Amino acid sequence: MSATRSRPPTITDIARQAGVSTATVSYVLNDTPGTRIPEATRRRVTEAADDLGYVPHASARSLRTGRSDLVVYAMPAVTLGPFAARFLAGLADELQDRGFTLVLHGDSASRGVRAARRWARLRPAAVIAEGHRLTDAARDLMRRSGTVLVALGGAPEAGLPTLVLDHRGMGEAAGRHLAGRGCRDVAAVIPAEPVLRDMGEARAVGVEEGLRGAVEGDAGGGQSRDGESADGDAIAMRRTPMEETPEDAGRVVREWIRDGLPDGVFGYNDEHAGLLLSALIDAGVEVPGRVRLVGADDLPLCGMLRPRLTSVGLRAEYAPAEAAERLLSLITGEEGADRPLRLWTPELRVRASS
Amino acid sequence: MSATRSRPPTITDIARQAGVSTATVSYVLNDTPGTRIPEATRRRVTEAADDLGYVPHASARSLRTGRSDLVVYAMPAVTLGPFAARFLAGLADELQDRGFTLVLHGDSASRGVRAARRWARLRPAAVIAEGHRLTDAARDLMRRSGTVLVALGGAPEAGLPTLVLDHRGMGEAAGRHLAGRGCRDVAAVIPAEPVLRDMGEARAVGVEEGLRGAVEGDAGGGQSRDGESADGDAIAMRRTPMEETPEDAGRVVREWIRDGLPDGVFGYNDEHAGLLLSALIDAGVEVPGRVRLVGADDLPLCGMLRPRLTSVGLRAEYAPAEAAERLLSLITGEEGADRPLRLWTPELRVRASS
DNA sequence: TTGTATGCGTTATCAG
DNA sequence: CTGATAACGCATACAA
Repeated sequence: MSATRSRPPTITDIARQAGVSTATVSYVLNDTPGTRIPEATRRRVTEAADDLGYVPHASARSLRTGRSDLVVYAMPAVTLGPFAARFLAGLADELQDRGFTLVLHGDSASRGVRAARRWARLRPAAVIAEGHRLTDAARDLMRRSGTVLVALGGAPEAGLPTLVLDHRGMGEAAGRHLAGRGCRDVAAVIPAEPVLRDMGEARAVGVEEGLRGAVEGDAGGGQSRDGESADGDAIAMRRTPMEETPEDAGRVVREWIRDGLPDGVFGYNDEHAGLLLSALIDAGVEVPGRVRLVGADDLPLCGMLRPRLTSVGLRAEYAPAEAAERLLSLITGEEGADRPLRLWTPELRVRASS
Repeated sequence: MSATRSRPPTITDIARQAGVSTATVSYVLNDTPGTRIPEATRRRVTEAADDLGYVPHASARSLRTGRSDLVVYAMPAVTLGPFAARFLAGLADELQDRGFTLVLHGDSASRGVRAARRWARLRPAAVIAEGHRLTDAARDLMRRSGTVLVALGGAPEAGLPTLVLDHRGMGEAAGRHLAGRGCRDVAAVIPAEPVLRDMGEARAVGVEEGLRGAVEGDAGGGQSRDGESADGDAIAMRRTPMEETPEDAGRVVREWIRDGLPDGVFGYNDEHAGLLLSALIDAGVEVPGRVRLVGADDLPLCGMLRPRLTSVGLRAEYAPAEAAERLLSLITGEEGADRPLRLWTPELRVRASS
């Protein structure tokens, strides 16, 4: 190793040491197609690079090429749950393998051009952001800087490839299940936290459709609780707002008891459902005897609770690799931008609570 | 808004449109100290910039200044848990507020110079990485490129500011608690997964010290179970490897029953502890009557289990802001690199399981 | 107060 | 096949 330098070595330093020009160095180091460099020269260059401890300067490269290898993930305002965390970690890994670097952009409050300007400074190869933050002006801005835009949301965004988290489908699976078990009076919990409301509503709508679909598909012949027959009437569903705290779960259960207990509950996610389960048990309500309960996300937590929690999850194991692959084909322009990217398919895991 | 251009506008475009030089544009846009630009000129420039939809080019700037506004977080190989996820999301936000951008670097397998070269390409302002990945050569490389290095680990890394996650301290709090409740035969669970082993061992060592410390501090007078007196002997502690699956939790419990049940268990974290609790209940073992159980991380899950799970957590609420602040003072050179950054203090939350 | 000129590290376009 | 050399967009020392 040569003497410690005050500044990192550049290809100019390598060129000098190897006795060639900077162009040759660039060719060798990048394996530039359409150039045939003799093995001898090639070795001299790589050895000089190793010797000097050369590290390419990403900014210089992207200034020249006009594009960086950065992929911006604009973090949603939602608290990063276990599901999203796993996806993100996986995505970072997969992108790295493909020569890209994931950037976590944190100003979840801003949207539109204001947000887009922040992203555009990096001249990233792609930006992944919630659909509702991508106003027309924002899309224009990103398009002008040549950045691939990917929307994030519960449903495909018109004109953009979308990472679809199928909230409606999750609710539907849960609703169908509850109806199939004979539930006639279902409560869908919706988080009180504003940033989660939309997701909660999407899941609730799904539950409604699942309930209706199950009744229609049944044609009056499904199994039912207490010997009542499913008569084809639409099943009642109420929406119940709830904060993610033990205290509020207690309040919800007390009000249910006062106003009439539902016979089926969709808990929005496993944490809400777990808190409800806790409160129901404390109140002496039998689960699933009196109230059937279904959560969502299928966290490990479900297997630890007593009774175990039935949950509808989205299998995230392979999602990051798929997402990275699709992102790349979008970046390299091999693929149109229209097709939505439905990464996850809802999958019900039935356990003891329902 | 002017016509759509094929390439994003530059300060040269602004200068032309405003009828000034690029230097003036730069002065105005950056509020460069030591320059007095009349309000009239200033307005012409900002208006032109707005009109053209100007977005500064981060790479060009960092090439010129030699420094980028990127902070690299080299992701540990460990699965991103809820705790780390919250910290990361918070850090991204805080850094953004201060003009920096968080980069999630995903090649958790590589270390040493190999990893350092990947980081160095971005010429980041700072790199946060696990201490064991920072070999001397790697540190040298980063230092030469003028990057602030911050270690991540269970204990302060010599010569580097360290984000300390006090695993030993967590174990100690748990051990002290168990000893105080009269436990004499404690099992510390250590995750079987290789990347978690070190953390598990650190927490186990802490448990050992906690047990010993409690006995010594007690001087034979502490409360104890079944009327036995704490006689000052060191309390026995065994290490129990376990995978994070219901099946393996079952195996562990069966072996405990066969070889003699411990009277106290530290479950490594809440998920391991929850699985163990589940298995213990299934096996008909009374908790905490026969076995006292303590988890770690203090997840919401703890309040949902029955019995509720005692847990030792690290309060992470304010950590991101503190970390960002310290990082900044390190970057700007206002502060020496020696002082460790102990962000989290272990804190026991006693619930019904122990 | 403002303009001119230069260089940051790379890649790409040309000649040779 | 390889070597000069001109951009890329920006910041700044220096000149006017």
